[in-house]
Amino acid sequence: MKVNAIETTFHLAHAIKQQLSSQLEIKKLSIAPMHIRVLKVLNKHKSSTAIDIAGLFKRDKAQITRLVQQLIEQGFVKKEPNPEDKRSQLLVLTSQGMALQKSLSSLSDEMQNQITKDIDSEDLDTFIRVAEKMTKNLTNQ
Amino acid sequence: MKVNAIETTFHLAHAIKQQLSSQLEIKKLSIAPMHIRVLKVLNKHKSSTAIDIAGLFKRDKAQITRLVQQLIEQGFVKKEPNPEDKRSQLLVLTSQGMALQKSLSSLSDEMQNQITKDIDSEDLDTFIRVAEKMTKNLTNQ
DNA sequence: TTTAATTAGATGATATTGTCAACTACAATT
DNA sequence: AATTGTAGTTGACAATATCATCTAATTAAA
Repeated sequence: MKVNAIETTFHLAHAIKQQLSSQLEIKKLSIAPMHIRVLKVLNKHKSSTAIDIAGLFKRDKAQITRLVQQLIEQGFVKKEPNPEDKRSQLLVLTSQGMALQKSLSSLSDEMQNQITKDIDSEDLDTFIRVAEKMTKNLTNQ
Repeated sequence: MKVNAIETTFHLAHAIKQQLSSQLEIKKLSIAPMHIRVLKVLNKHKSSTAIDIAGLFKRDKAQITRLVQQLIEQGFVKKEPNPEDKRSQLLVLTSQGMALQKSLSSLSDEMQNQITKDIDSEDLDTFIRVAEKMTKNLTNQ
C-alpha cells in the first residue's frame, strides 16, 4: 500500500501536540505550544525582534505580536529598545522566563527521548534530513 | 548542532499547510485541510461512521460532527442509515463529493511529487517508517 | 534633501482547528 | 428491568493563523 508523506506528517505532528499538552498538564505548566517555541528561540538567540521570530517560524507578524504580548503579560518576556532601529524592540526573557524555559527544556528533552525510542541514530538522521529537504521543496519552489 | 525532531516536524507540517492552501487558492478550491482529509477517508473506506473518522484522526468526535455537518451543507457528503446501529449513520460521498475528491486527489498527487522531489526512495521509506514509529512511541506509551 | 516607498509592529476582523462538558437516543451488560 | 456504555450533537471556549489597515520609523529615489 502506498503511504503518503503528507498524511504521515500530519499524524505525527498531531501526536506530538497531544503528548506535549498531556505532559504540560501533568507538570502543571500552563503554556501553549507556540509560546513554548517563542521562549525557546528567545533563550537561544538573545535579543531577537518580533520580525526575526516571524521569519523563523514563517508566521504572520500579527501572530507574533500577540504571542509576545501574552508572554509579556505573563511576565516571561520583556521588551528592550533596539538601538539599531526605533521601530522595533529586542525581546528578552525575564528571570521568570528563564526559569520557565529551563523546565520546558527538560520536558522537551524527555519528549525527544520518548519520540526517538528504539529508532537508530542513522535512521533518525535520515528522518531529519528528509524532513528538512521536504520543507525546502515546499518553500523554495 | 543538535537538531530536534519535534521542531523539524512542526516546520514541515506548517510548510505543507501553507503550500496546500496556496495551491487550493490557485485552483479555486475553497475547502479546508481537515475537510479534505475527511473526504479522502470517505472515498477510500466507503460507509465510515463519524466515530471511525474520529478514531482514525484521533480527534474529538465533536469536531468530526462539525466537519461532517459542513460537508453536508456544501453538498459533498450525505448520511445514510446504519443498519447495524440506529445511533450512528454511514457517511457517503455525493456525486459532487466524488467529483471534488477527484480534483483534490490530483492536487494531492502533485504536492506529493513536489514534496518528495530529489529524495531517493530508500530515504523516503525510512522517513515514513521513522515517522510512523515516532507516532507510535507517542501514542502507545 | 525632500519625497516616496518600505518596514516593524499593533490592531480588528475572521477562519480553522481543537477540546471539554453536558445532553439525547440507542445498545449492551448485568 | 436497571445500569452502564456508546454515537452523535451542541454550547462554550482556547489556540493557531491570516488578511487588511494603520502608525511610526527607516531607507531609497527624485
